[in-house]
Amino acid sequence: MPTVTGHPERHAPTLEAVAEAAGVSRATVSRVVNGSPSVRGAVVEAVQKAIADLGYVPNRAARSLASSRTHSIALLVPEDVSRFFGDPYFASFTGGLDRRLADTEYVLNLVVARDDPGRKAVRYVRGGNVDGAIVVSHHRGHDFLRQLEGSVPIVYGGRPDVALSAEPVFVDVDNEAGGHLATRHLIESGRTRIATIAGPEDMPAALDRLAGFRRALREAGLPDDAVVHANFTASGGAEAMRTLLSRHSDLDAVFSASDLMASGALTALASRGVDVPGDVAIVGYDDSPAATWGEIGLTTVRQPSELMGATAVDVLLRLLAGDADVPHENIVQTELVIRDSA
Amino acid sequence: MPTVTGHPERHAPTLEAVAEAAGVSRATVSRVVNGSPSVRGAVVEAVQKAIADLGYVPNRAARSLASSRTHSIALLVPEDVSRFFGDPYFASFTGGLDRRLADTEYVLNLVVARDDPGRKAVRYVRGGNVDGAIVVSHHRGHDFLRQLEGSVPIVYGGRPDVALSAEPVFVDVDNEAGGHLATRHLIESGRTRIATIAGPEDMPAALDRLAGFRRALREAGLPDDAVVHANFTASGGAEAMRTLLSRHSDLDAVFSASDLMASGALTALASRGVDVPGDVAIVGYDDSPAATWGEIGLTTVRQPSELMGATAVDVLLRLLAGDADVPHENIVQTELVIRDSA
DNA sequence: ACCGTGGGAGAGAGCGCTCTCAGGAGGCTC
DNA sequence: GAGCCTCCTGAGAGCGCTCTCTCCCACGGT
Repeated sequence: MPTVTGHPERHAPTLEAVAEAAGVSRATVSRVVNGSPSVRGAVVEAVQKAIADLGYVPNRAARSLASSRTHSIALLVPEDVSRFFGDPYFASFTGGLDRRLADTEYVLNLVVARDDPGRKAVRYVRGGNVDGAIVVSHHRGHDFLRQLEGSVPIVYGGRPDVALSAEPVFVDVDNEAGGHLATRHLIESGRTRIATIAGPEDMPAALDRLAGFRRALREAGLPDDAVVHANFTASGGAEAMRTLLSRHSDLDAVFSASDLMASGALTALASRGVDVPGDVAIVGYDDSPAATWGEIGLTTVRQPSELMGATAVDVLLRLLAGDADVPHENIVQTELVIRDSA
Repeated sequence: MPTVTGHPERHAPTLEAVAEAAGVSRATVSRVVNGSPSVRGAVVEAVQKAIADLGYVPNRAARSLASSRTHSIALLVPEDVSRFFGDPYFASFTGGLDRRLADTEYVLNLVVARDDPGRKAVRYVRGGNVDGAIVVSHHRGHDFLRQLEGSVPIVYGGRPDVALSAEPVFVDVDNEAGGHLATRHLIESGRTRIATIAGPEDMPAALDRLAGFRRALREAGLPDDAVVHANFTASGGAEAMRTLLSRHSDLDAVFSASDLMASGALTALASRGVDVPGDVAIVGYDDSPAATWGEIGLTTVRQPSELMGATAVDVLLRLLAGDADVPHENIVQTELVIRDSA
């Protein structure tokens, strides 16, 4: 069997080499590489030609050692990776994040803080290994996040429900409004006994959607007591649906706080022979791929999750650039996508 | 609004500082940090105490500049991020990968090569920014992967179907055996008109499963012509199922090359009033969460995707350590998980 | 007593870049 | 035409670590 040891680029050209080829000094090449405006056009061209000829690629390590900027940002996931990425919302958030980052020279480091309660991840972030961090899928009680404060700029995906000493910067969707929007739609289509499959009780986003649900019902003078919590999975949604059916035989509509749970609920309803939307109308949340999996298109609240990812990056880049007046709250709005289920 | 500029750790302690505190030289501290055996026990302890007292964390950039090892490895995804992570198989693969990596000092860089045909990603990997790479979700025709050869050690998740000049190292599941296993199960339970919802025609894994399917049918003397390709999504599966139903009214079993597609197929069958497994039996592939979403538990072929991720890391670490006899083919076996659908 | 021998520690030269500072060449002003 | 700017460019000192080379010292053999 042949040996398979790989070797890094042999003798990758350095700044020095480019400088020599272009007949200028190292400093000038550095200026060109970093887009300094104070280099004569002719020189810029000469340097760029040399760079192209030699196939020069800046050495990240050297650069970051000299500048104490790493040009990498952490995607901090305080959760099991497979669960995180298995959620279409986060998958799409990460997609937006990556796409926005692709134009920059920043690189994404996946930092997972699942079983150690943040120690390793915190040390990594605080250890100056990244310029900034985007924290997603944080739950209430993730207090280790406090240890990140004051180290590097941090942007949260979703408002953090952790006692932080400074006002956190976050991007979030207006979950309360989203829950209200969905529920309002059910009310307006004449439903009167409306239940909800809410998300986990330790997640602010879930609670906000629930609050919106309740507000809409209160405003309409309808009862808001049919609530079951589930864990944002399809099987959880199916089970919650069964619970709701057994508890409230009169229910005619359900607002599910995620499409995945709604798809589970649809399955549960189908197997009970309940017609959707005839007997029971259902509105989901996310506009994820799950919304169109079934035969019945799911009416749902679209969260611009990709946009959120991109926004998180934008905000972080502004912080990194030293922009002083970056808004702390970056709220994106939801919209209703009407399909068949309600 | 307060200014939110973050600052990296002020005056993080350096090797120098630790050396001074411990009363030894920089070199000795370096030895201790890197676990060199040639330092006296007493000295090791003194240094470790100093490290703990000062809260010293090695500077990655400096270390990698000096050693030309970056201690980071790339997770190269030549695909849209959201699609990639939306697939439970990959989500779980990444989970295994991360979990295995957590014990090491390596860090994962997410490198996506979606729209640019590999240029930026290739330059990143070749540019000496990572010590090695794990390439996943590659399709046939991703020839830019050839440009990675000879740069750093690479491990593929799934056998690459690209003309490489050297024998690639990969971990893979025995897809042919998996397809055979599933189909065999259907045959043994007395089904005679068995169709398959196959995966994309440009993915080796999908083709191997199809080959296993065909072999099982051939061995049993049954027809193997009921084949529809779909794209590994639930909606694709639903559509494929409808196509199959219209083409082969006599079919009594389906092997779906992924659970996600199978769940779509189940939905399609349910809406047509076809009883599962009474009228049509169905076997999925992956044993992903999707297998237990519905009311009907999906009989499926379990791929140890997490194990595969972990194995990919193991193999890569061995390559990085210069291990000469690393096997090129690392095949893990599938097993049948029997639930309700077949 | 002499010379090896070898383990353990220090010295010091980089790794490839950034960034401050200094200085040269022109172009202005009066 | 002297003096002063302004605009560009070069020189050179690090950034924090690794790693080779050298040195020191204790020990053993003869």
